[in-house]
Amino acid sequence: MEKQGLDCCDQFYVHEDLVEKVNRGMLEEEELYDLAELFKVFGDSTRIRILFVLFEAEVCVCDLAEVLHMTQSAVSHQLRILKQAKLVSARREGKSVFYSLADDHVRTIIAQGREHIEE
Amino acid sequence: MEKQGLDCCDQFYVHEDLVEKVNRGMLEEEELYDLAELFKVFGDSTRIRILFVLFEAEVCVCDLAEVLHMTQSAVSHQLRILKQAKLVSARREGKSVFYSLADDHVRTIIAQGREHIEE
DNA sequence: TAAACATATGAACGGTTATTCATATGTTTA
DNA sequence: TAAACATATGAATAACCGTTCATATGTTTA
Repeated sequence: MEKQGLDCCDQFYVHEDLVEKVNRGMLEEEELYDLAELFKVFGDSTRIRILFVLFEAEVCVCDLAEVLHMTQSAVSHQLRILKQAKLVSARREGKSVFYSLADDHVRTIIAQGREHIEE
Repeated sequence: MEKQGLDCCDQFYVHEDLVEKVNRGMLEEEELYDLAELFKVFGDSTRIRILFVLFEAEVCVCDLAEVLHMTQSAVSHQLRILKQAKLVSARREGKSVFYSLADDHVRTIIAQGREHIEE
């Protein structure tokens, strides 16, 4: 059997099959990047805590700061990141700005994550 | 109406309700940390690309390196992180080590992420 | 309009992380 | 057993990120 495709580790598998399959299934560079960016947002315990508060209610910034024992500035910076990722949305009411979950993917993704680590 | 609970932004909501709800729903510090750690692993496009290859087949390290145009060392470092997070598992066969997806949470989590960004 | 309040933001600092390079470990084969 | 091959790993470097501090923006009220 002639070795084909990849020039490494003397396997007799037809590597070209793999290359083709991978190229077919692989995301575009941009979507790959966006996907990583999205998960980065979940990759910080402060932001996850914020999301857990928003699981319960629509909450204004200063209440978030109080409940989580964080400074208003730190919360605001993190909310900006969550908002850019479209995980939360904001609504102004007078002086306050109320934040809430943007959609249910947040719940699903976090639920799946919990399932994984609780094995 | 007497203001209760949190001492900020003159809302008349009963903040104690929120505090109680949050404390009830909030994860333990350790689980919160583990969850963030898990998502951090997804938060890198190199690791996502590795996972996408493993969606197609069980693959050895040097083939991963070839397919993804990365050095063997870089791939190996990332595989260690994926393995620590129990997202992939390894099987030695002679000189080669073959990696595969550890379970289906990987697929689900990435699928949910894709759904979110494709809105 | 001025003061007070709630939120947003830019800059800076310290800590984290992905890659590279050199090298070590583990396995097969001559 | 020595050489060749496949993989793993420690150290170093550069880039990135979360918090803090100071301050700006936006809104209400006196």
